Amino acid sequence: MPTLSDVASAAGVSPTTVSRHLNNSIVLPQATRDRIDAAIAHLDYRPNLLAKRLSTGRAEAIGLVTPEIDNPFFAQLAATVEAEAEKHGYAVYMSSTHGDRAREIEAVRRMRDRHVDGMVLITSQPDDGSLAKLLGNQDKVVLLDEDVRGICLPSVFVENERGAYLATRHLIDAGHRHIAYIGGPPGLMSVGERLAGFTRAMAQDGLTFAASDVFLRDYSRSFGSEAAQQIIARKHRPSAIFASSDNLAIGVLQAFRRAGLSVPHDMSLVGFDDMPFAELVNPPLTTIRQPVPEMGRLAFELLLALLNGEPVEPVTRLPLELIERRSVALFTGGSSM
Amino acid sequence: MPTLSDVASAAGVSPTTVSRHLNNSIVLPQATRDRIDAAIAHLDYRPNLLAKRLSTGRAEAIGLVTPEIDNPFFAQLAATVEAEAEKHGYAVYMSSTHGDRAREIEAVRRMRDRHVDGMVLITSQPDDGSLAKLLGNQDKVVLLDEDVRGICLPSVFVENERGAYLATRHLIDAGHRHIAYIGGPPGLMSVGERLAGFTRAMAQDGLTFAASDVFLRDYSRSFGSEAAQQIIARKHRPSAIFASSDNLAIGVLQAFRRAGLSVPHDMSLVGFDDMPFAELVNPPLTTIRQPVPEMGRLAFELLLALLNGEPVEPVTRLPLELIERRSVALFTGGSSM
DNA sequence: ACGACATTGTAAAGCGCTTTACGTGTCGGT
DNA sequence: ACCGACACGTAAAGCGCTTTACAATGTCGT
Repeated sequence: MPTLSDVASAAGVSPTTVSRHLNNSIVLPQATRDRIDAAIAHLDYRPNLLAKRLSTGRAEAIGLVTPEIDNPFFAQLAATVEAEAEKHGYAVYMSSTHGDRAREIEAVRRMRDRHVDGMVLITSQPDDGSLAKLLGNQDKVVLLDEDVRGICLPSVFVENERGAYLATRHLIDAGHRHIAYIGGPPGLMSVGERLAGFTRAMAQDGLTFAASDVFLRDYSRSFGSEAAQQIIARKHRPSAIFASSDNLAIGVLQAFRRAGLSVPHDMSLVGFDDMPFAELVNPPLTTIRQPVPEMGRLAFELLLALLNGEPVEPVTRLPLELIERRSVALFTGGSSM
Repeated sequence: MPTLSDVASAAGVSPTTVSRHLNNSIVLPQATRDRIDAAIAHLDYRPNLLAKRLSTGRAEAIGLVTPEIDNPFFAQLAATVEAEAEKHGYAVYMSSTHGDRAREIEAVRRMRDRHVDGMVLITSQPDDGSLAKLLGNQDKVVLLDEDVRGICLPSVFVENERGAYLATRHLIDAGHRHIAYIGGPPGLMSVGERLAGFTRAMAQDGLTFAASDVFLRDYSRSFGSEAAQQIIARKHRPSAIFASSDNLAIGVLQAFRRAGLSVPHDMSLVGFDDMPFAELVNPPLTTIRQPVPEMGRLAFELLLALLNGEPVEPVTRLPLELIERRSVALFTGGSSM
């Protein structure tokens, strides 16, 4: 492998000159420039990134920490972050945590190890303080989608409260008065906010709900099914469910199908996320759309600003939108069934 | 940031000693070891990976090149590769090419730049020779899912021919005699092999198909829809379609739904891949399951062997399996409609 | 008690690049 | 003719680690 020095001697100049020419930090007379370029081409020289990085102290890479990359929502986010990063010459180092705190911590550590220059972090569970502590000293991190309590980092979130309000409002407007809520792990920002939006919409119409009508554990499909089964088993069922993730909603759908019940005939349902499969299921799912590409793009943009030492908006909230499909029916019954 | 030397002087030994201790390349008396460990803990020392890499010449990272990470099939593959890599201390750099040859090439280049020690490559289009040329000198690459013609690299493929045979056989066994085939870009290994399996199954029963019954362009949802529309427009329709990717199949499904036609009543359909949404759509899709976790795991395993200079199986073919769901109906009509 | 041999440690030379601190040489102005 | 400025270029000191070559110390057999 040819080195910078090889190029330099082939071109009859010093290594410094070649380096500066390569980094555009000097203007050389045409003749010199040509000689260097010819030498580079002739030797098929490629700079050793490892050396460059040690020298500059920059990895020219960012970390992307996601709960799980095989979840379409995160995969889409990852795709846009990666596309943006590539555009700006940054490599992206991926890490799926699978909801494992230790892996989140490990990923942050890697940043300290100079593995990456900065990172965008999507956490997936309430922090017990250890993440916050670790992140406290970091300034090259942007939070995406979920917050880490107790620290203040540039963040890109969505208007969870308003999204949930919209979803609930939609159900109420369709005549539903007894509505169940299924959500993620208590303690997570989005969970609290979405529940707040649900509550506000209900309260606005003077509607109430029992503690037994809200199911909180995680955003998974399987929990959606479990909650739905409990609902199905009741004599006095709500007429609608707001599942605050599409995965949850899919789980609900499956449970109802297995029980021989129909959505939206026997139960109206709205989801949250608008994952790619939301329009594919049966019935197509009415849901709240998250502006995924925008979220990813913005997150990287913020990180880039951070890396360049530019000032950065502390937290930005992206708007949400209701996508009406076919999982909600008008409720005409006098009371819940 | 404390350096190795800082630790060394804090512990009263030389940097070499610390380095060797850290790399387990020396056995130290307990007392020395304790002093060093204490110094490390006290200074909160973390080795600078950039320096380590330059010194050892190894990046301790692998590249993962996929067509697009937001496709669930590749996302799942990526997830398993990443999980394996992490287990063995390798970081993974992601690169989505979006079917862009230039990006594939760029990714391979990065490897030469010592960005990564090796890579697993999933190509997505027939090579014009440029990729093969670049890859010719590389020996730390394993091919996954798709082949690059003209070079010989360790590879993990599936039994495409047999999978397609199984799918077609299933349709024939259900009584279908006029079957259309939709596939990816001509020239891609999987496309040729799957078409061969289709042809073999048809031939075995003395069935024939017209050139107008095979649609080849790409594996996308939109092409599935387009092909389906053409089929729908015909007076003389086949009674079944074998769509050689689930995306294609979904596209077909959507086109039929839009046309007010029903699968499987008006048209039987089998897909290929068994993506996560295959069982979610309406009707649940009968399809050929690819052993995704196994593919990813094996690909990384091969790469690891390569990196360790161990001998490696040239190409391994993983078996496929038919997953029966509800998109295929018995054909009872005397002839195609 | 003496050399041989582990054992425990050190000094110093890279890895390939960037970058700071300096030469040269050429030119214009006085 | 001399000074300073500018254009072009170089030497050399790192970046923080690994690793090779050696040195000091103690242990053992004889």
